Amino acid sequence: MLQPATGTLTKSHAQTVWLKDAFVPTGLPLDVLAGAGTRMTVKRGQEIFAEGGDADACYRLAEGSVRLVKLMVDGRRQVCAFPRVGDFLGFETDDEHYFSAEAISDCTLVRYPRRIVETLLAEDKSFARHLRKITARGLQEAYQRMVLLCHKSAQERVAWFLLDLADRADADGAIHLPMTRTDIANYLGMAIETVSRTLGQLKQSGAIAQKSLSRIQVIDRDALEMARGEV
Amino acid sequence: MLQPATGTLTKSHAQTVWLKDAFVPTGLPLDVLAGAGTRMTVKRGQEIFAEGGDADACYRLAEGSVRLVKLMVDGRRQVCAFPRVGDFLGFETDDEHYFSAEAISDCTLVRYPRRIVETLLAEDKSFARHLRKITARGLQEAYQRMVLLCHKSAQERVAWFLLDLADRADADGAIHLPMTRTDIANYLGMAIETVSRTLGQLKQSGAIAQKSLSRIQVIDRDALEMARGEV
DNA sequence: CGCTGGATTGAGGCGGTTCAATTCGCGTGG
DNA sequence: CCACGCGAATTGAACCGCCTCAATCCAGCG
Repeated sequence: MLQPATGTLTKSHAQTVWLKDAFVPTGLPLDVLAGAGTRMTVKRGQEIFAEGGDADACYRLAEGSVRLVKLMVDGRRQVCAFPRVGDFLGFETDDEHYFSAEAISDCTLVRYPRRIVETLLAEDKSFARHLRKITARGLQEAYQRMVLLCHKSAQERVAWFLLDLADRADADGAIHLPMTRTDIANYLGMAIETVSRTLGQLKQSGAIAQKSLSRIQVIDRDALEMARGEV
Repeated sequence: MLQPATGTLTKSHAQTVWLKDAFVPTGLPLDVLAGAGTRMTVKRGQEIFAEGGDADACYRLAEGSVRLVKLMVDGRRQVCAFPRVGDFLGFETDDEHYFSAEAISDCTLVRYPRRIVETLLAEDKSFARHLRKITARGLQEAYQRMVLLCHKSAQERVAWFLLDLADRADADGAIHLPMTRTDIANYLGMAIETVSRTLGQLKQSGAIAQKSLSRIQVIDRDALEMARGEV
């Protein structure tokens, strides 16, 4: 039943079934998507879709890590989100994407043509409602992040970031940070040096330990939640 | 049929026609809403709906000013948006509102029971698409504001705020600020004193003039756009 | 006229930025 | 296998913008 092969753009019923089993428990509204998607792989650093580009498809992240980026006219970039495995990308959109998605590690996605999604939206009421919920949640997270960016200190931001990633931790409980410090800094609205210093403080206080540059072990979760402050 | 608790609530065909004439040019998807809404008035300072409350209805702002607020567990508040006349409130939501809406001046709204909107969503494809666009725009604005809160100085924030409100200006071209400085400061993620000082700087530089506490005249729009910096 | 809440103005301190210098991590090639 | 090199991360020091605290001003109103 499981077909986790890595391959270039292929379309097969078996693979969409795999997707269904992996992410879509039978009976959920997303069932209707099974069979509609095309599996694709993207290399680290490559663009999945571009801001301003035609939103002719949306994607589901099956494996790997991605950043959503908004460009500014002066050339600077704003990292808006790090979607997690299972998330939809580029659905909550108008006729064109208003942010771009870039792979920060090799990753696999399932691509759904917009036309098909639109059809399903019209046909399947519960599917439509489910996607509306997803979008609402996106907006909710955005509002939450506004609070963070408006009122939180460096410690609170970094602690919040780590705890947000904690549930993506791998087997031995270590948090994996696939993104660079630059990305983190940009995402949290602070300088890269401050991110580094703050991680150092958390390390020194015994809340976390660093197994490698991109792997962080939570030692004292309570302390980390304390550092995060109230949400 | 429906008799809500707060405010004067009347339902009349004439008024919905007025609504239709005022905001919904014939032929647009929102036409289907005509006749479905109930007109209501809310006094300044009153709550329209509460965060965490049952999202049994959504609203359309017909007249007056409103702020959207998110509460934090430590009691602090985050002003997330100042919707403009014609905007939908509380639609981009799950089963319960994840922010509250408060009137900052006496205002009139049209209330649409969620049940009716859901029905229309299922029946009318173009209406559904229109509401999806509205939601997408909300998310887009939220992302834009993240950029602002992450990378912008006090001057840039205030200038951005004024220019954002400039198209709501009244007849003689003056911008009306119905919200308090405290609200503005909270919304822009800065201290109230800094808002005041920054307005003073813009006034001294000749970009704006103050006709009264809540009325600001744009003198040099180019200078103001310069102060806003790149978006 | 005095009261009250919001807005303004001033002085001082702190957190985070900026700039600069190392150090670290890791792939590459000798 | 180790030396090398480059980009990323860390560390240090000085600076600056915004916040905080406190005093004062102002408008609206009984």
